Amino acid sequence: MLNRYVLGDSSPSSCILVDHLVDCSKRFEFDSDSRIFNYLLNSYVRAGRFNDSFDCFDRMIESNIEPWVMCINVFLTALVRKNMIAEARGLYNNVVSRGVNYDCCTVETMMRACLNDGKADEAERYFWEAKASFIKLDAANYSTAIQAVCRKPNSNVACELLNEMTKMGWVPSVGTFACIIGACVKQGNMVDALKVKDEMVSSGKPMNLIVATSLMKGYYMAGDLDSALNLFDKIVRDGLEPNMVTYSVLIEGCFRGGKMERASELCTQMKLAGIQPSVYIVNSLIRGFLGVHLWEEAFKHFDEAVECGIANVFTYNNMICWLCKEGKVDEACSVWKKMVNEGVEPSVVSYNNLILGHCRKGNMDLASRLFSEMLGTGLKANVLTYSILIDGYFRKGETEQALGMFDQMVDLGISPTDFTFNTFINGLCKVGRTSDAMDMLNKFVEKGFIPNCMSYNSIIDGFIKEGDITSALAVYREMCECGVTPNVVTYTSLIHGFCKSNNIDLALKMRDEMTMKGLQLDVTAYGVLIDGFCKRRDMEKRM
DNA sequence: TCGTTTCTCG
Repeated sequence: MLNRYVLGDSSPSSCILVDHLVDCSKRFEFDSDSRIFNYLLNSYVRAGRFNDSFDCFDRMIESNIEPWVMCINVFLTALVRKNMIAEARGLYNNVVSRGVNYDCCTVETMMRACLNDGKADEAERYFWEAKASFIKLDAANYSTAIQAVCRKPNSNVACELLNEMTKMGWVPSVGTFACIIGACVKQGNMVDALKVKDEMVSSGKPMNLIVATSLMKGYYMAGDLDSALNLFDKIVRDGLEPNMVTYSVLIEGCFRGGKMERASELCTQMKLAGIQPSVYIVNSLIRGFLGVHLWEEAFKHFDEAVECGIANVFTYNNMICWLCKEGKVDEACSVWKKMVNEGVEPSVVSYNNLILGHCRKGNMDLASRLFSEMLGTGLKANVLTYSILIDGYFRKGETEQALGMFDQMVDLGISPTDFTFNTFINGLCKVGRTSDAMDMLNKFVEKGFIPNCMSYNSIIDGFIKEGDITSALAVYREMCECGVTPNVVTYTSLIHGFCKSNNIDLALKMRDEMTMKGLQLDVTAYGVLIDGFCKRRDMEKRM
């Protein structure tokens, strides 16, 4: 009767109805039965009259009528189903803070809603709060909490929760195991990933494709491509069919490990299995082939990708980047044109790459024109754009332009990175303004910025070029005091400086200091020393 | 279940 009544158009608001019911019970001196109010609440929820449901709930609390756990759960579930997450959160917090009875299902509904809403932190918080309360949690709560912490990802907490589950005799689902293994892999924690996999297998769940794919990724990220490939062979032998993701992971691993033949084989194998390569796979192949100088292969895949229409901005950027680095700026421009023709919009990275290409050719006019064009399209220059231009202007000897670029960048609120800073300091040194560079560095140090060893190296080298070995040494001492660790380049510069000023003994002393710190001489360091001995006609030592 | 690309010092 209540259901029919509530569904009808003419029924009054729940506030009025509940108040009337409460009044009646008082007036006629019978105990109000909580059933009637819970049924009423349930009816409002079923009718989708959520405002009335909330009013009814509030009035019940005010009148000391306890809502049933089941009714609250139905209410909460209905809100979540209607995607009214904010309202669901309101109800839940209300229930918890007013001390209304609820149970593990209430917690579960709320946690799931948060996860679907992308709020893993909140889901996790509800779990810990419930765990610290009187609520008796169940296996589903633990699984959901594990999913939430794996999103962070925090594999340590996930493993702890898994342990608690097993201690209570609960066996997690395959999905939960896979989730934890994925989190371990993301954090580079192969030891735990394998431990959890063993636990899964010993609890009677066979290895599946998702877990295997995650583990393959973990292996190659840990630098163990062979284990990834072995696992691949094993699961194929065991009858699992690799899918697109499996192939993507493995091809990416092969490319990063420099095994391009194997990457090609896998691609062929994949096509034979009826799976078309995705753009990610093609991009991996292109980068891989470019990396090992098989540029014909790279171009073949690039042209194919363009023809199939799967080439995206990453595909084009890979090509443009490589061509610019090789000094083939004209060809890079024609790839650019092709990209625009195909309707793919250049990104900041595309612009940065081509700007770099022009800079390296000393074509600052073209570089700056491209820079303006980029700003004109509404793209925002990033810190690297500025760094590249600063570097370009310095190399060209256009110091004022370089300084202007730096100021412009700071004015726009873009904070320089280590790289920008190094470029800037190096540029100043290159144009013979080493003291200015040193002042600039000190100014930054005062501001709390810690320069890295490259900046110091540039300054040391600058002083040496000016024939001021004393200042160079002072900078070296200063960097050591600041806690910046010198590297091979630092020592090589100093050795070069001493050799230049005909002080081969000090050069050798520097060499000793370097080896004492555990640094190995590289080919350049040897070259500098040999050159020093040559100048002294010390043929014996030179040999 | 994966999710890419750009940069420096001797």
